Amino acid sequence: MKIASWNVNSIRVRLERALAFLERHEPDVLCLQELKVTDDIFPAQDFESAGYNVTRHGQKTYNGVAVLTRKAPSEVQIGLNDGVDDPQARFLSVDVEGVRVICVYVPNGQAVGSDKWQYKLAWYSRLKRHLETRCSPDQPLVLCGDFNVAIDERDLYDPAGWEDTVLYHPEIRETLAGVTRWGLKDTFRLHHQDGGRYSWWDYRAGAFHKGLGLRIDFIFATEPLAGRCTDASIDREERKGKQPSDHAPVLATFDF
DNA sequence: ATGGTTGCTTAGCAA
Repeated sequence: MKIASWNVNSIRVRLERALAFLERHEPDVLCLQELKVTDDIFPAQDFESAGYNVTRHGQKTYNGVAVLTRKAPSEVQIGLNDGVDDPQARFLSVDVEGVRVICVYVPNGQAVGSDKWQYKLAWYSRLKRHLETRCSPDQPLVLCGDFNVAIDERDLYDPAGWEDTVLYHPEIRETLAGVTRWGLKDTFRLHHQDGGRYSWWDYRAGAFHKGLGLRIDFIFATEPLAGRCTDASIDREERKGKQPSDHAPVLATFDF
């Protein structure tokens, strides 16, 4: 089973790229983030014609997540449904081919100490609670998406320079570590130990061209799946050419 | 260089 995850930064602008990506990689699952469309505008027909089932959770202008699956999904959960009144579309969970696939677009946080930063911390806390109360580290499960955190110094070009920002502040790194300690492995690190392998580059100042990026998009897997992960990669080719997203897709393959 | 770019929506925000 091949699983991919991609923050497309507007599905309308990236539709042709997304369809070409499906043709090139033929993933069994593709998790998408930052759709920036309501569900009625989401181009479901195009993906269905390409052979995928569409589960989406969108909203106007901001956020939005979707999971495309070759096989029909079950146990669809749209939103965290934890009693918190939250209009932001950032969470989707489906079961497909015996695997629980959770697609997330974690809040960016804007600035350390801001209201959005508090929301980011609280959102991570809600995600952790979801795993603890509704999932098991012993079940086959992947948690994919844009986590808006770099894990360690290998995941960004200037760790000292990023230390006090929302993407690398010690508190948010510990917060993500608290989630993964539940029982999740970073599939990319199972196969690559080197630094300088990034999934996001700022649109500004030619960051991609200069190699100035961060790795903030991950496919985490529970032990039953991590033990069967045969490959993981970042498709940085997708950051090149006309009208790229600022994120590259990440992929993981499992032997079953 | 307190800069720079992109997308949504239409001047300002979010990333």
